[in-house]
Amino acid sequence: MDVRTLCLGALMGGEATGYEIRKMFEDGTFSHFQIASLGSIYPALTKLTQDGLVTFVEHEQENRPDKKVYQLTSEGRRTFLRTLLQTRPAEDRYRSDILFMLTFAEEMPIELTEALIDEFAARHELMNQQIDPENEDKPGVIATYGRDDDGAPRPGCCFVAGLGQAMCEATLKFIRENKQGLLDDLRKFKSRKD
Amino acid sequence: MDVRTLCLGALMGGEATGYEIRKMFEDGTFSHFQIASLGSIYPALTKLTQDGLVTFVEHEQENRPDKKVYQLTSEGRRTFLRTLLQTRPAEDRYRSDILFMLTFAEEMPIELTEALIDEFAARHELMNQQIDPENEDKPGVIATYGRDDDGAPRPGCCFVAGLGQAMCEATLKFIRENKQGLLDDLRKFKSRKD
DNA sequence: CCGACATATATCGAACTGATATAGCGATTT
DNA sequence: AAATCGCTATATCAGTTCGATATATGTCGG
Repeated sequence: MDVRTLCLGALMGGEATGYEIRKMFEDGTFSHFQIASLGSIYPALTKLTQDGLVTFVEHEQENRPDKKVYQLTSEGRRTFLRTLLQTRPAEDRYRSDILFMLTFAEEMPIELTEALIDEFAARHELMNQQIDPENEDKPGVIATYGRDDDGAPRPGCCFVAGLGQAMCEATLKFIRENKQGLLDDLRKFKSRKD
Repeated sequence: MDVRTLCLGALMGGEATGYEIRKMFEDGTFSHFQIASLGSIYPALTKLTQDGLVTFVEHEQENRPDKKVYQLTSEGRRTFLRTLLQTRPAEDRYRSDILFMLTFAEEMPIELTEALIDEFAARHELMNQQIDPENEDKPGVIATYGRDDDGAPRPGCCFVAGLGQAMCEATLKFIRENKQGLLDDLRKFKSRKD
């Protein structure tokens, strides 16, 4: 699924600027299962405009760079829905430097191992809070999508958010239950080697 | 963490060909939390050879292309361990087309939603089996790393594998408990719109 | 007997990331 | 009071990586 399609999806929730779209992937609705950087979003929006799938209105702002507020055209909407029906989803891919590094726990000082695990836990704690669709401390605009006209979150988004939280909680639970055991094993492992 | 570093890590478990390294990321030890394709592995090995961090021996094979069996040099080993100590691990990133698509469940036929969820579950079921370090139906060479000389899996690998399994199981559990509810909600949602 | 799949290396275009540039405002730090 | 940092906002670009393709051949199932 390329960035162009991701942008169309982001705009399904209403109009947005390139900057706001990035926030949906950085902090917002899609943050825990898709990524897109500004360096790919802006060219994608330009291309989509050329292809007539989105349009934009330029809002001049005082003492600020102009805002380009993008919106789906009806053809853009149709194209996205067609893509949804026709695309075979690619494999999921999870990339974690921390887990890769922890694979080599035997080769590093125990303090580092513990720090890495704590960092991993902290990140998941944060993510768990960010996912929560009820958590409204984030500015309204960001979480626009996923909500109905009456403000109720939509079933699909709830399901995906719930799944994300279940994964976070399972991770945190596993760490609570196994961190100490790993550190003990590592100490044993190291003393055995001497 | 670039592919060069990943290759050094893969070779920490002993000698391997480029093809075997890819399998570690495709099917093997690292498959559920790191990815690297052949198109990046081969150039990385070439570069590492130039830099003196790995060496290779060419094994001629009858009726097969030559095998280049790579091995860490002592400097390669030192470099990798230094990287381990000095690197601030990058953010974890999880990328899932299926979850992205499910976000738009309201916009597609219920059968597709169900098919996507089932596909998601099936992939996690498979992954759960692949992770298991005790699962020995896969050829021995692949799972070389993560095992001690006496064949016992090492604590770091066990921890990471256990974490992966916990995540898989949480995912499967969530789907078991919430799939039907989502499909019901979607039906309600759709009938309300008429 | 043919197609599919596995072993094995190599290359290359297309896509994407991450950093940087520009520019002004507000908040916090020194 | 000055300096630094982070936020909004767009844009570009070098370097990295992916995914597809090429090459060559053996094995296995239908």
